[in-house]
Amino acid sequence: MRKSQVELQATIETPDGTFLARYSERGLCGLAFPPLPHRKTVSSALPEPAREWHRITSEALGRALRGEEPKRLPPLDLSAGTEFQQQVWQALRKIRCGNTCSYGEVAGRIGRAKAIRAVGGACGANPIPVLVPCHRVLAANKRLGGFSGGLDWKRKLLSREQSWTEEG
DNA sequence: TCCAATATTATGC
DNA sequence: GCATAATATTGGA
Repeated sequence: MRKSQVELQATIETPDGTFLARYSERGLCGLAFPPLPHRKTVSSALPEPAREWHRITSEALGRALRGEEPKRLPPLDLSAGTEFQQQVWQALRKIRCGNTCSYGEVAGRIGRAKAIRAVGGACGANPIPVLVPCHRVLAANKRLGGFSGGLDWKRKLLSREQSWTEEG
């Protein structure tokens, strides 16, 4: 697996806190949940291509946090992951808003029906949560599995999409 | 190359 | 519910 080199980073302010987006030459390559480190980069300091991506990312993130499908997405640079992981992430992007998927189903979609455990690992390695809807992946009995940025986020996001309730 | 870890799942108690 | 075995993939020694 190749090492991803981060070119730029900029913050995105949302009602839920300030996110940190990272951009490579190809596009958005990372997204971090709040809380953030003290230092932050201003979006106006970005070069032209990244600045455009950042604008799109901000809007897309804002919509995603509201439980709506982003109207437009910036180019995503997923080259940081292995081929298997990229397949998983592509499968995740196909999950519509308001829908959920089990780890086993995601595994089946990419032709690795038995790679359930590995799918979980790939989701955990997802560098762009929310925009790549890793939070819409649940365990077999529709229970919450885990989440990189904290299980609380997964619960909150699904709740806003009305895809999941505590009751089940 | 081998070993341990994992955001799972199925089974048995 | 909880413990255990089986499974695929990854990363480090």
